[in-house]
Amino acid sequence: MSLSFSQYQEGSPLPPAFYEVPALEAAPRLLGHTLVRRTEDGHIRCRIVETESYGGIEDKGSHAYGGRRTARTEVMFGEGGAAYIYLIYGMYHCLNVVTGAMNDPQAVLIRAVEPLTPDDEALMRKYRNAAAKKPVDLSGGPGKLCRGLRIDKSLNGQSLMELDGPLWIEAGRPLKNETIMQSPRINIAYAEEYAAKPWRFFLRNHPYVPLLDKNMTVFKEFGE
DNA sequence: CTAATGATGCACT
DNA sequence: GTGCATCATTAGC
Repeated sequence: MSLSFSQYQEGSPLPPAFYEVPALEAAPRLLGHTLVRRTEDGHIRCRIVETESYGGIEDKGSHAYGGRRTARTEVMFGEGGAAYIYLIYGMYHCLNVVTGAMNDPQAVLIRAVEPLTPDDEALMRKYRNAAAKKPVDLSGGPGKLCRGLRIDKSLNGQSLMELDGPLWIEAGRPLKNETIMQSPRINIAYAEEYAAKPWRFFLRNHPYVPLLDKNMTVFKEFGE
């Protein structure tokens, strides 16, 4: 692997080089990094703990399958490092990280995050008008985390590499004594032979990750 | 289990 | 342009 999981200085925005790879490489590497949202009430920082790869025009699970280039999918065809945000089921938003080169539509869906501090959690609870009892109810799910971070389509196309922009990703603490698992992606039965590809990645036994899958396998283990 | 809720993409005129 | 099935989900029975 050309890029290690820990070569970035904690707290600095992930640079363009991080995003210049296929989604399948970026998806597991995003785990442990920090998603930061600037709001009028202050910054919210949270750790990325679950992702899914949607890569290339051959992936039948991807919005860009077959090269579908429309108003919605346009940002997927741009350079890596931007946010691709769309509305799903008429009421929820999903946040994706665009990766890869220009004209190669690759994206990583952010499926679950964990607030870093009680203050971060408090702001997320404020934006979710829902009484989340368990951690997974707060931000374990793509729609939930977007609501908690006040992310909607107005941020579509925004760069994720600008420190103190509305939304960015900075390097987190390197993974230690944790294991990355992989399993098939969620709710893409329509993707035929691509539905079973193990392109979902998440931290093992993490309280903010829902939907354990019996088909999950170990992707990578991190020691001391 | 299923309703909610609206943008999207595609077939067809 | 119009019609309409579909959906990378969630909350509440």
